[in-house]
Amino acid sequence: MGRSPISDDSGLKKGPWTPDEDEKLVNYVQKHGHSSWRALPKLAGLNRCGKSCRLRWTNYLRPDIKRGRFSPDEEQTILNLHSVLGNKWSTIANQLPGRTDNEIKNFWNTHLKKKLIQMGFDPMTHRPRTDIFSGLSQLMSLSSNLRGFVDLQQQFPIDQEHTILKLQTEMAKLQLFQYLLQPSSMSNNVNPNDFDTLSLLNSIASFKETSNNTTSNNLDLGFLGSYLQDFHSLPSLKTLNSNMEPSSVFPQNLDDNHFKFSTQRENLPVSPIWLSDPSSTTPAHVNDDLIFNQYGIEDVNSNITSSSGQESGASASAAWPDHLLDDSIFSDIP
DNA sequence: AACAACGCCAACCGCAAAGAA
DNA sequence: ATTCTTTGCGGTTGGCGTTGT
Repeated sequence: MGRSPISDDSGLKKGPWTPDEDEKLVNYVQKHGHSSWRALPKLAGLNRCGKSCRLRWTNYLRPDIKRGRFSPDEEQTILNLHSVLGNKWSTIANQLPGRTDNEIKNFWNTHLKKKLIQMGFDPMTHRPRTDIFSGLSQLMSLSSNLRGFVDLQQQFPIDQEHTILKLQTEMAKLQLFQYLLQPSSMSNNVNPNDFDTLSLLNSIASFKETSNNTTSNNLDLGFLGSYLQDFHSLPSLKTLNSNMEPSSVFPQNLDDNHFKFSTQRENLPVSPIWLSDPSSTTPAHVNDDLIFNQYGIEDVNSNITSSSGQESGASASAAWPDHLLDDSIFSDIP
């Protein structure tokens, strides 16, 4: 690991440190301290520049360095601080005793950053990535256009309809997931994007109600599974969403293969969103406890019969029109 | 078994800030 | 006030180890 042992123009050694060099440096610093890094190498008998000695000491040889894997708590602290401070590694390191800025920086670049990206978050802003979800208004417009197109095609049904429904469904899935993850969605301030998302979902839900076509546009929940697996390994994300209002999401189990949840913010009622996973080998709702626990809304979850398949959750069921509970809507898109 | 691709992380580089002369 | 030196910081590199083909 590290660099090959080379020397610079001044003849000073560069690259990986040998155990012998480490010993010399440690012995010297323990006896004399490091008042002058520039003078230290010569005094310690090292053919290194002062900067190299300082780096080796602060990042590796210091006795208070904690080595090994980052704990979940440390990971969470890094995420929290990074969301506020950005790449201020030294400041972040000050809050993690025994960890160096270099170590935290490496951990961020090799693990946390990738995880956030994988989750659809911008690693710099800790917000859902705008490159993926940008132009939601345009998507809405597109959706509306597609909807109009579908309405038109209903009179003259063609195969394209399913394609369009699929497209709408995929869009809704992404946006719904974004909505659930979005920290701002847990505050009282309504983010314009929320309206967009909810409107789109409403659009789909109302389409279900008005459409004479028996084809369902249920949302395949299988996609959540992979995200959830990531959540398990990234418990720190809990804090990103810990402010979610318990009343924001109303989940409701229907049977072993389906569950649904609706959303409501203040006085803004939202049509139910249907979620099903009839094709997945793993019933999507198996993880519903985890889903909602991850978002810190255990209060809501406690109202749910998580695996019995029975309906539960009084606050949720009250919002559901009876005609939408018809099992026929759970047929999947061909 | 051999090779390629990828992940990891120690160490380097260059710039900026702080301190000393 | 200016210049020089030292230290701190964040970005990047490159080589080893691991995993995949």
